Amino acid sequence: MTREEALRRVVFLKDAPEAAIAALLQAGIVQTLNEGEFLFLETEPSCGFLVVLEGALKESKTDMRGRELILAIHKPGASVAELPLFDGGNHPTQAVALATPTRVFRVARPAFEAILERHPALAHSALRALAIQQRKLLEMLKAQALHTVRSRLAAYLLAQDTRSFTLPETNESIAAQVGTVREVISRTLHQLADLGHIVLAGRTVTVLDRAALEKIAAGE
Amino acid sequence: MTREEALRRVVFLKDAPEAAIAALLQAGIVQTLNEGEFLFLETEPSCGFLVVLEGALKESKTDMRGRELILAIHKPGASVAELPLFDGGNHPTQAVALATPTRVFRVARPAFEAILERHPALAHSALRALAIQQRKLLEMLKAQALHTVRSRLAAYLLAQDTRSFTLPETNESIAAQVGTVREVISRTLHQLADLGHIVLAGRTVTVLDRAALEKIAAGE
DNA sequence: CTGCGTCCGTGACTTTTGTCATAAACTGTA
DNA sequence: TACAGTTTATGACAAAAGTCACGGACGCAG
Repeated sequence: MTREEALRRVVFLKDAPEAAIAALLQAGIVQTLNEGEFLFLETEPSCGFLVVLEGALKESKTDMRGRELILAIHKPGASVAELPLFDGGNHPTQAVALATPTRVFRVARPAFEAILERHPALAHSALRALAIQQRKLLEMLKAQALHTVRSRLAAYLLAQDTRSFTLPETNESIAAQVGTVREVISRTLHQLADLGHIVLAGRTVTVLDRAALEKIAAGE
Repeated sequence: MTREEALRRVVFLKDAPEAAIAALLQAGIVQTLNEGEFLFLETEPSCGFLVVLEGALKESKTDMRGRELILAIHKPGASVAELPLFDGGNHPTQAVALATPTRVFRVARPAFEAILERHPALAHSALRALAIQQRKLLEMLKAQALHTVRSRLAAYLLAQDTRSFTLPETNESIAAQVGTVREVISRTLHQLADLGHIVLAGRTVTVLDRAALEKIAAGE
């Protein structure tokens, strides 16, 4: 994906003026990471405006005892870590490359601020983008606080929105997104199969009873 | 609290131009609620820019089985429900008055949008405010996913930040903020007392070992 | 003082999650 | 094909959280 294509896909640049996009393209550089390399760590200061061009970035928070909570997996065309960019604070999460190579476009914060200043429309769409992102967080929070693992896993499966698919990640990674541990994912998956809602063939899942899954995902 | 005082306290109006504040004051009305009355419900469309003037508002999400998750309790000077205001979507939460009377200042969304348009600096500080709010959500999410009830309750106690205080809410309400149920709050409170970290005398809590609580709050 | 509604504390369970240990399956590569 | 490294599956537990039921404390209006 070229830098320009990627920028045009970013949510809050959708209806941005040409001049703003051009300015960003001007002001940024491309950085390449290998799988396992960190783009930034928690508590570091903002490393600017970031857009994934190729590969993938895992954004997560880690517990003292080593358990991880994955907040998002960013694919090409996604912008990452807007928070420290906008409020000037430190990174609340860490980000690591999931593929080799992972290429990222970056505009240093001062330069980004200047461009934001010059194009008020940008702030407007950034607001909308942040708000949308915050809705996702609210949903995750509700699910964590009020729903069971089974419910959250059902939601995860539904999010793949094909009737039949191969699990795209390891149980370990699914667990970190759903907020539990490896073993529980394994068991809950088999449990859903026993209930007759899905068929499990190796790593292939076929949804038999979408309605039932939806009911479970909504809180049983 | 007068309307003007309240507006000046709102986070993202801190360094707003006089003209913008004046325009908002012009455009808004005051609404009065009694305890238990809803200001808005989940899935309703935005009811505009809202600032609490007097009393308090509880913002929460509710589960199908009736369990509640309290996201915030807004006191005078707080603005409420910025999300639907900025992205045009529906309310992701519901809000109910906790006191009689609860007075709220409100500017309808179209009028607010127009003012936002005319004062680009507003969008800028709104961005900062949203970002800060999002950090809180991230912390809550991490605590829900990775910490125990004991840990979250410890954090709740520490947030009162006096050594000795009377629990300001019922166990029911604390439970809804911490993400559990009444009984567990009662037990965990007594458990913390048994461990010698706090003293419980009726509804009065005295923190004996702040360091220990902090360790627990950080994830044991 | 009495009665009523709300809240708190607790015992006795049940269910859900998490932990540990071990075995089997799978993958890429020499 | 054989091997090392990952990833799954699962039994056996342990711990954490949630449910139910009931008694009692507290505050307040009559």
